[in-house]
Amino acid sequence: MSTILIIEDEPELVKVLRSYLEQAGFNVLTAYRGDSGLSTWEHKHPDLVILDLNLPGLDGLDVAREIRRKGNTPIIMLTARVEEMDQLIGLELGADDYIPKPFSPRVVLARVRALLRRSMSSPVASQVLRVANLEISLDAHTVTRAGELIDLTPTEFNLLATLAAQPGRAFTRLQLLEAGLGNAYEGYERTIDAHIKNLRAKIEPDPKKPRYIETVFGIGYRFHKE
Amino acid sequence: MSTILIIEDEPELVKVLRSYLEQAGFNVLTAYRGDSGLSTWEHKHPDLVILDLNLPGLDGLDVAREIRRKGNTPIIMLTARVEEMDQLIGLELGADDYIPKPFSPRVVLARVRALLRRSMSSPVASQVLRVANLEISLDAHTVTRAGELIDLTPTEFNLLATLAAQPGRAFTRLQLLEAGLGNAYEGYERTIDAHIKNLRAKIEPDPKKPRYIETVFGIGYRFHKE
DNA sequence: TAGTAATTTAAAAGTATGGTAAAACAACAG
DNA sequence: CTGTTGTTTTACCATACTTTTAAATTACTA
Repeated sequence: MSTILIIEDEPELVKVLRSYLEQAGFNVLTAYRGDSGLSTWEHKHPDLVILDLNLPGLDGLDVAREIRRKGNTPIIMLTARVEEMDQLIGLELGADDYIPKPFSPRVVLARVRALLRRSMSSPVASQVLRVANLEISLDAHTVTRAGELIDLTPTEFNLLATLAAQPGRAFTRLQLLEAGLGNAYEGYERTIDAHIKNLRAKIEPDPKKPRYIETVFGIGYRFHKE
Repeated sequence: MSTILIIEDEPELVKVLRSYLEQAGFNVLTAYRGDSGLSTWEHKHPDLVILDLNLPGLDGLDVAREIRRKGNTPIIMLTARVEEMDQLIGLELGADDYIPKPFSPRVVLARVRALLRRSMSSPVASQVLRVANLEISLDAHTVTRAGELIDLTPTEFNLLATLAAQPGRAFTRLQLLEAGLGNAYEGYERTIDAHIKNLRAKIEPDPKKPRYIETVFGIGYRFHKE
């Protein structure tokens, strides 16, 4: 059962959300301050975070940034008004979804489910990722470049799907181990390097000068954005 | 005559819809819970599903997702209010049409007709699958290649029908066990391999180099697309 | 330039698939 | 009810393919 962390300072709102989510079978954690929320997040590893923008202690933006820096827990951001939401989206701070107040708890529930579905079931819910001139079909488990089918091993496919699902975002080797191989925290981090090399050999026009899969020195790898 | 499955927990609503649809000459099935609705769908193969969002047993969203995962029956989603509908459309969960409550049964009837018209004319909903030079008749339980009748066992037929219904999509062995044999999560996954081998022997021109049923290493099998 | 970090290589270890064949099971006719 | 027939499941092995590892090389950063 999935655990959801609500970071929100209006007790009334928390109460309603908690009730809806628990009724839907979720395990709910709450925090009323940004800093305590962050600390809860670090200790409990929830599957999803519902985060208010305005918070005492530590601003919601900072909380989101921190969570993004240290992990990739899906974040739903609650914002005061629609206009504010538009601004935030422009900031690309990494929340996965935005819901403007006022909202119905059912909408929140629907978004929570959608988001969990996306992040739970392998890389992404969408059927086909189109990045650069690559077409990655998650259903068919195929990758084509300019109509040409590229043959990938399962691990290569998972890695590519993970990276390409969020172009521009840098993944650590540990994250990639977990996403691509399932077995995080065991095994040799440098294994990823070998897979990346093989992947590059297959998808890069010039593997010596990678255009799609970029190296982030000291961190890991990133799929080229745009 | 088309069969329509209504999954809705308000008996009053079901009664009205049923009466309208039957008067219009449709064959109507009903379920009052999400889980039982899904099971009915699996066993009766209706031509269209009218699905309420809020359901006991299994949420409408989950039902829709399951139906989408296993097939492509057209879905009309009933939602509580217009705003909720807008939110749902954003989620791209795969319903084909949305109708906000309250609605008049006549509107529903009109949408049902429109949707059926659309999906009937599309080749997927047809009772006969034509892929490659194979003709798979779901009604007759027969397969012919270039006019030649091919004799398949029930399991082989189910497997082929499942794979061929969605060419290009990769199925795991577990999915095939469930789809083809009905009994998922019990029995030996490699059983599928044996059936696939037998199937290939019957339908492939050169079973050593399968053209129709492709192996997806590490995943399962896929029917060749195009 | 020294010290890390990343890439490459190649070989070893590990897994998945395909084919064969036999056992278990189910349906059916006598 | 029993034997026959055909189907489904399982087991095993050989082969093919994938992943991991370690070591040598190259590249990057301060």
